[in-house]
Amino acid sequence: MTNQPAGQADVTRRPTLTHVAELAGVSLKTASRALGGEPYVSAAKRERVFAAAQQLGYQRNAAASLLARGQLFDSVGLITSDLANPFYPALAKGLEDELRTGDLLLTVANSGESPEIEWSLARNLADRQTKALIVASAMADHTVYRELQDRGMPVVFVDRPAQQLDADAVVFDNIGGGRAAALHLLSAGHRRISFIGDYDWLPTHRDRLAGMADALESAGVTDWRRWVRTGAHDVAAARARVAELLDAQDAPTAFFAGNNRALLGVVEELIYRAPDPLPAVVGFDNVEWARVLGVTVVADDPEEMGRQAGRLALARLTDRDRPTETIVLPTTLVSHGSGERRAPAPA
Amino acid sequence: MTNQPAGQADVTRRPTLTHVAELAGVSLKTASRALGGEPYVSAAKRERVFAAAQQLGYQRNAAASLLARGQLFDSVGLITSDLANPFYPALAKGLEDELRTGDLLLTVANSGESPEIEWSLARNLADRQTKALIVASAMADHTVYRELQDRGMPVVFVDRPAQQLDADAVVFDNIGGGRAAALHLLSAGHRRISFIGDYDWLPTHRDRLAGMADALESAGVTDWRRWVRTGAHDVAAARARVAELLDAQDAPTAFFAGNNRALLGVVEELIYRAPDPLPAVVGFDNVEWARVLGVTVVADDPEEMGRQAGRLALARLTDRDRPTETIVLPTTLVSHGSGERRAPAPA
DNA sequence: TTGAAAGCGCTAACAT
DNA sequence: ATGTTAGCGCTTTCAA
Repeated sequence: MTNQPAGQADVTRRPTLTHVAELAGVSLKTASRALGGEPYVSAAKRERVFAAAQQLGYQRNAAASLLARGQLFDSVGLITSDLANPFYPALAKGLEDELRTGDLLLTVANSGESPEIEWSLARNLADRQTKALIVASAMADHTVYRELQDRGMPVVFVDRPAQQLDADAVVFDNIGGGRAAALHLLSAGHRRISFIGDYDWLPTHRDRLAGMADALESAGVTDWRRWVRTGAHDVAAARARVAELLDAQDAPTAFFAGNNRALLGVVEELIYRAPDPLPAVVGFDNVEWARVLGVTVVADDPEEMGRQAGRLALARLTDRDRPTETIVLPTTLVSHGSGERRAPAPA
Repeated sequence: MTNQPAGQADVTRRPTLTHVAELAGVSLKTASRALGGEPYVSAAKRERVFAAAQQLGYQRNAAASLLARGQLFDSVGLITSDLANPFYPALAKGLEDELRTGDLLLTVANSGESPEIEWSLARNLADRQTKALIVASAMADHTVYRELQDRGMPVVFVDRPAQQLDADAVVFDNIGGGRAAALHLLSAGHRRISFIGDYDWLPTHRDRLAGMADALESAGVTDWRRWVRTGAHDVAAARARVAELLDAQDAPTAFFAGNNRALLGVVEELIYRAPDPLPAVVGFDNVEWARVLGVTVVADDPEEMGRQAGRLALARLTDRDRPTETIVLPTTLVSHGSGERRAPAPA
């Protein structure tokens, strides 16, 4: 037949509604009515139209349909740093559940924590007329998103709130979570408590650390900075930091891991080196293996975060002028053993 | 301003290219060229166009653009049973990586293991002219998918091959994996080996069981059926089955968990009941906590599965008539301790 | 119940 | 370098 350029679907030669109508011996509009499930088509003609469509392998051109109706695409975009981190699929699931009620689909994309990739994905999604954007952003300044908002695109920030921009957001009570973790460890007698945290610039990281610092200072522990380590965004980085701390003279007696990757790293290194006595451990994020491993965590609920984000996006789709809203979800300390290990008696 | 029906974006009143062109004092086509990044536009006019677009908050109508160019949407659909199962995000990530090379986005949807939901999602995605479909199917008969193939939609089945349909697929060597697990346990002296498997109708389940059965029979173990339990699609179901087996007279000395949920259930129940001696455990799927928990697994590579699926989809997009291809990915047994526990000496 | 005609907003082809 | 014209395939008037 015709020679198409490689990589391009043979779009132009697809059967159109006109072909279907011709084959069925009806007018264009009648075919449209039948296929669109509209009333006022005689049963006989409807059947002929369906048969013709079937025979031709007809598929409605969605672009033409949307254009004619003046509608946008029924899909919402989600940009995360890494879909392989179990936190995000849980969020995506909650979001998808919520979107289903509005008959919307979810398009996902990974930024790999790169602000440039994130922004190019955001523009890309906006250009396709995605109905709304949900972003777990890797950017430190979100003023650029203003452009998308101005074009009528609802943007909801999840996990990490927008900086220098007025926007909807859903976040966890990170300060409260950090404080709860520290109080828990303090009550088990610990004073040398290490924080193995994520990238410095992450607001989640900062808040968790701030919450912990506040609790420690209030308890009279003022030298906590000595055991703070950051940049533990993956398991290997976390392990390295734990190893370094354990090798030091005044090794911490307890670890607070600031995210699920850091927690895995802390636990792996502790199991690998098996120091005696074993330091206490509290993690952030509700990992599925917390119970089997007996790891105490400050549990959050990413699925709920996804649902709330979906709710906010849908709400703004209905009413563009509503005031922006920031939802703060609570965290809960769940004891599984590792966080209750007592500090060794002072020498 | 105008009253729009609730829930509908104000699409009709959005500025169009015509408005931008008018404001910039250029022709429609020049505005189109400038915004489309085409050459042959003077710097001065280009600037005026951009300024006008900015001022109006103009956003190109993707539907109109696609229609005019005779193109389809640049996105691929992925249907899985449950995005919260860590297996699927890993697959989605590999797939997204591969699609990025073709500048395609990924739209995800969950079927919740329901054939009806799966099919309605498949149709929905097809109606939107998604470029291709990747499906981890919950259906037992895939002849309906023929309809989508006939309409030129590439469909790639992942993890679970198509039944009664000729289609591209990427699967694991489940038989080999099942055999490897059984051989490993046999070599540690076990004869009473339990299989905690997924739903009966799942081809993955069947193959893993078949591989195990083959190895056991070859080793002269013929009563393996007594310890086979199925339906362990979630953690709770797996735990219940393990509990029942442990309570019986001739409790198994080893467990082979047929999927990552079953594995978590087996491990949770064993830790909870702490039988002595502790049965050996081998799991299927490469869970992130295998190493810390010391759990021996038959590791698969869902990311690679995603990449290969993307490759197949892109290949069929380029050449609709290529013969269908089924890629079988290998599995590897990775020892972490739990699978090497010896069977107790016979009484 | 059916159909003809007019456009949705954009881009491609062809001028100029 | 710029503009004019004619559609893309569908849905929406409106008339029959």
